[in-house]
Amino acid sequence: MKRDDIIQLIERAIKKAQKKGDLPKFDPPEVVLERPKDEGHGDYATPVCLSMARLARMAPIQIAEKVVARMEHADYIGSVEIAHPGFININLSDAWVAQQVEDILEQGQSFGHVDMGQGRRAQVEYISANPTGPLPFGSGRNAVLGDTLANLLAAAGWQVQREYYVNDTGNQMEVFAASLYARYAQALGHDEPLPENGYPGHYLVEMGEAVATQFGDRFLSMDRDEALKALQTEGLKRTLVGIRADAEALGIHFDQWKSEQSLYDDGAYGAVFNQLSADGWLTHREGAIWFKGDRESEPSTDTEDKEQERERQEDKENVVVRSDGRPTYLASDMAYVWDKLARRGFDWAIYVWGADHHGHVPRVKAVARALGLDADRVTILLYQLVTLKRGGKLVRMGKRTGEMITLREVIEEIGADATRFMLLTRSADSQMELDLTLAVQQSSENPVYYVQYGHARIASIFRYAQEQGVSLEGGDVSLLTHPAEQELIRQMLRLPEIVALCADTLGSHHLTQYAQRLASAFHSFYKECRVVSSDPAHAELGKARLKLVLAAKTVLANTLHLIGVSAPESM
RNA sequence: GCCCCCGUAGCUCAGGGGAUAGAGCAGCGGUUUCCUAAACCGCGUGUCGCAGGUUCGAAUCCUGCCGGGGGCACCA
Repeated sequence: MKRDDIIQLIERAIKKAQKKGDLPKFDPPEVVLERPKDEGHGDYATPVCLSMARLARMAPIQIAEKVVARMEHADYIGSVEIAHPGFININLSDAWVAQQVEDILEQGQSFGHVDMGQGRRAQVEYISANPTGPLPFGSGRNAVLGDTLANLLAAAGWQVQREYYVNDTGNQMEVFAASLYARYAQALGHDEPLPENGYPGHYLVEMGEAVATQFGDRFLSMDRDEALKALQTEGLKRTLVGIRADAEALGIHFDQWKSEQSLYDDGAYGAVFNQLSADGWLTHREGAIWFKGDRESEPSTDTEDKEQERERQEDKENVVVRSDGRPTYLASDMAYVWDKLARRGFDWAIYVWGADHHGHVPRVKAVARALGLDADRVTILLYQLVTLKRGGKLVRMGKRTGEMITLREVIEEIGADATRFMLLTRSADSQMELDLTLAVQQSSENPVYYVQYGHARIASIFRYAQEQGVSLEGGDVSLLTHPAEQELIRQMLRLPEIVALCADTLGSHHLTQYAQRLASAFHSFYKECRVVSSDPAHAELGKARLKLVLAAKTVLANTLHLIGVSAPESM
């Protein structure tokens, strides 16, 4: 990325100016290089001279003059300007920019990739909704954030594993089995009531019927506990088939479906329990076993930052094993975090959780620390919940209420591409409101189509070019000097920076913002610059422009693929 | 009571401590003798919730308050 080169260029200039005595000696601050909001301020700008003013005891403008005077010449720099009150504004050279078209074409699908991960292994675990029914719409945000983040980290040089954590044990599974039992018995004509707190959803009625059709009254004739166990297994199998299909409807494919129960079966839980017990992190009280997250004997370290300290202090004791001997979800989480970091050795474990689980974040980190693992290797990405409305009226969500909007319903109403894009345009920190009525109405005006349309238009240009017998062979990209051409290339060149920004902040929404800006630059170009023309005088420029739009098509496609939506050849 | 997120244009929301706070939608007006009008071009004074503080510089960081949402189980 040229961005990094420019930062180094400025850093060297500052050091050189100090060495030569233009500037006094002091530890130079970090060079922040930003993309100015105002295009008139260049492609890049740095306020570094402003922050050096006090250290140097000089006016920022004068510092900037000294620094700029010591900057080495580079072919990619067009102009360097000093602006009040002391900014250094840097423009890329038009010739260099034009030349990048060849570079983008050469990089093809890998254009936009950066090497931040350096091959380290990251796991993104997302959705992980309880396997008790179809994915609710609320899981859609989780799905899209997690999947896009996985795409982004892969593009940022991480080796990424995508995982769905299957909560196939615990309370909710028992309720699920009991609910299925009731629906199954009902399907066979028995008067079996749905248990209290049972799942009222219609999908279980259907599942009960399907099970009855396949197995007859087999489960009614066996011992009830045995039947519940068998129905839990059977129901889980069916639910997972549905969830897998729901995820695939959004283009999501997991590398692994990790069973919670397996953590108990394969000894992970036992090992973790023994270690924590031996190290004094567990205590017995009131017949239960508790995890002490705030053990006094653990001194705060100098390296512990405020946030960590607060996390540690706030974390109270939590039950790991109930007085009846059954483990809680925390027991599973302990085994799971160990499984991720220690046993499977991921360098970075990312969990995607709804904000309603934010209280558990300190817990998981505390467990990691108690196990002697670096809690910084755990990142929990929280997203605020989506409020669903229909015609301005609030739609209550949740599996226990009758009215539950499924992710599948929304996808069928507004399409997978629009669903993904829409859920991705807002920052995860922002709670969003979605009116289904409005979303259906507006789906045809969804910005995703604006971006896809750009891709389709380019495909169309190539179809026409072929018809006219025009090719890009021998095109000379140095002819690309028109402002609209330059602007388009400059936008294309930003993709690696956007990927880096997203990977750095885990904020995938920058990607959709960028996609729209990129498409906008293309559409403007398209309006102003003819690509394929019958005018013979236009032939050379036409070849160059064909190269340009092919590069633009590549960048649009790469961006769309990161977002996880299709890049259509026609619309 | 404690904890987390949000409060920016009519609506939905961007805004990585910097220069005149932006986009989409909605609204008004204009653009098509050859590559898709799902497009392009033009039109925007908003107490950046309020009050302090830090800083050369705050929508952005800190503190308090107000408002909205969520969480504080031997549920997950």
